[in-house]
Amino acid sequence: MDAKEKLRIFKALGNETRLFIIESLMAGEKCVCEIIPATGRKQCTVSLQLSKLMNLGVISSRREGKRVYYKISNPAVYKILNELNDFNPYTLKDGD
Amino acid sequence: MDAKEKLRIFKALGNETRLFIIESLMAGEKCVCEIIPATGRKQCTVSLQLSKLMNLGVISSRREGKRVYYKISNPAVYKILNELNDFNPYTLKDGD
DNA sequence: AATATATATTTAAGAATTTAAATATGTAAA
DNA sequence: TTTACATATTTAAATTCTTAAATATATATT
Repeated sequence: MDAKEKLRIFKALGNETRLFIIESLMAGEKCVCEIIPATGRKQCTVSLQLSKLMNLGVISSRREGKRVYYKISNPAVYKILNELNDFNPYTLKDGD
Repeated sequence: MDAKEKLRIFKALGNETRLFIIESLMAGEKCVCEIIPATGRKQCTVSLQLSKLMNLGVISSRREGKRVYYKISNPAVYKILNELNDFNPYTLKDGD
């Protein structure tokens, strides 16, 4: 992966609202109405950050009636967060 | 790892100058005079971003005479970049 | 068609960040 | 102890980012 793409990922995750959004999507696809309370931000704020995450290429969306569902579309993002979630520097496997 | 610490790591890596610095340190400890050309930025800019990376807890330093050497001190940072460097969504091992 | 609900967009104000110039500090060598 | 070299700090200007209010759009229901 080249530096440009890495930078895009780190910028996507380097804001509290966006990180909350992504963390909430780690459990799977969610509609905006579920994402909002996970962030503690206003609807317009969440919507704007969702559009930034779309532009950064880390999530995708699908409409179902009135609801819009988002999910993580970038496997690298998913992998990074999964690893940090159970990261413990004292229990690393060989090679890690 | 908690959200605060993740955010610190992503903020550290979410700037082009800082990402260039960290990438150059992936090969091992380097003095400032070696880091500067790897970034394409002025000395004062690199020095300021190095101090930010110190404050964010992802690098450490040691002086040797006139030179100051920096290295990555955060194993999670090291791990993330290592994985992204050889990340290919089509050749993932089982479980990834 | 009118209304309600869910989400998106525009906008404005404030906050935070980035860069580089100027300058300061620490170390070694002459 | 003066000078040169390596790095750090302060400062200022410009840019970027973030939030939320106001408003708009899309869909479903009545």
